Amino acid sequence: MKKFRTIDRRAASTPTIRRLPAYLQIVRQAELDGFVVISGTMIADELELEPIQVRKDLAVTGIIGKPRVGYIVKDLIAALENFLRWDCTHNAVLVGAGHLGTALLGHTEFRKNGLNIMAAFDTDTNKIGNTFHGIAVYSIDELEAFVQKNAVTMAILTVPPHVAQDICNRLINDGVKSIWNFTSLKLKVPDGRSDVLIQKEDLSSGYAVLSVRA
Amino acid sequence: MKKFRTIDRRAASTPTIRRLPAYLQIVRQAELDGFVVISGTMIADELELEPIQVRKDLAVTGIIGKPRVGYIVKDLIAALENFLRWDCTHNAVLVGAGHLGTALLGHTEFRKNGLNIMAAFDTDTNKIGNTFHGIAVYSIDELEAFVQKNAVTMAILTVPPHVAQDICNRLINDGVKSIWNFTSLKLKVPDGRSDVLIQKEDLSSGYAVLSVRA
DNA sequence: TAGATTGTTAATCGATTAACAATC
DNA sequence: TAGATTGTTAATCGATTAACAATC
Repeated sequence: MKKFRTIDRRAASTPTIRRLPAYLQIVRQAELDGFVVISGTMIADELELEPIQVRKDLAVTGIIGKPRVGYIVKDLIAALENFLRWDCTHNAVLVGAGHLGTALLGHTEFRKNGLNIMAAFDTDTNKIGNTFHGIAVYSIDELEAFVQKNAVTMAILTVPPHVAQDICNRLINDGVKSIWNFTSLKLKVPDGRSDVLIQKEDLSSGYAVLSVRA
Repeated sequence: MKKFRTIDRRAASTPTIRRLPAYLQIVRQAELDGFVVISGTMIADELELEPIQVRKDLAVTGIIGKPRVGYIVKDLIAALENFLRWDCTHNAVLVGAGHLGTALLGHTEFRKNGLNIMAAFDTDTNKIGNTFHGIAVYSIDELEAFVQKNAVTMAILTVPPHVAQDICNRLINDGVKSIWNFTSLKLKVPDGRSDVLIQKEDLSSGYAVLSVRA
């Protein structure tokens, strides 16, 4: 009996990808609660989505459900984690140990999902040498050497906007392949580097929705 | 000469609303740089968007541009701020002064956009009585009284997920109209309270996109 | 069995993009 | 003037939703 279809990550739309973590969280909780199977309808109820949307989304992970029953919880968790590539370790650095940066260092949930923040970097001598939530802060001068030595593929950027593009370029030069950009600046990828992905995280857009629609 | 059209906030799509803060940021910077006019094409270049998308988006704010020239910077800032309701004060409380909560308290940009975080609330006696970035932390027992007394309309939720729904219900009861939900739990609005808006902010969805597409 | 659920195929909806006249 | 830009109307694209047969 087949449990999984082959998956094609490029076939998944961005809205679908963005919903998957919420599904995973619910299914993990269901496992803790002792559920062996879970239906798309249940997940949809929990998230106030349409069941058909949940089924369509889950299909991209390659999971095969059982009509009348739903999905086997263990298999669904595995399918989601595998699709998201959250079942392997992503070596990352965080640059900019300010308010937001240190908050992210303390966000233990990321680690459960394969995000291994190995070190933080800053220019502030008061911060350098300290550890925040078990993660050491180094001088930004050591960034290049660290990234190259430790096969770092991901970087979290929480620096002031005026230095963001420079840091970004350096990270790309050193081999970083994906950058999670929390600065307010839209970063440009150097020409011809289509192997690099930058994801912008923008808190003010959520506030805008709240403010306009309220 | 007409400068503004009438605006209809319900006519604006959510993707459009989410892009407006980025436009505002660029136009504000243009003002600092001494520009008197700015074209949609310039804004599009900066954000790597299509000019037609920028023009369509800006149209919802009621701004009227000049063919061949662009938009008058001062007017465009006013139109964006007005449309976003960022030109008036939104009295808010923050509940849950943990890592993320205190980082948000330190995010001074929000204040420039009308978000007035008047106080923070927590259960941790080590935090109660302290101030973070000028904002006092009170016992969560004082939440109700504070919200009612100070005409608080907005709440930022950075509490652990297992208490989130309870706090949410209490806030709604006390008159809060919009809730910015940073917890991992999807909050339910009590039946019949369609006057309340909850905006979920989900960091893991950005990480998912980065991880899948990289 | 009856009924709930999956997964596929088709229809709908809405956002983005294109085309182009009007403008300065 | 020539050319860049706006704003409107139409076309396209892609995501969501609906319909329904297959399944247990």
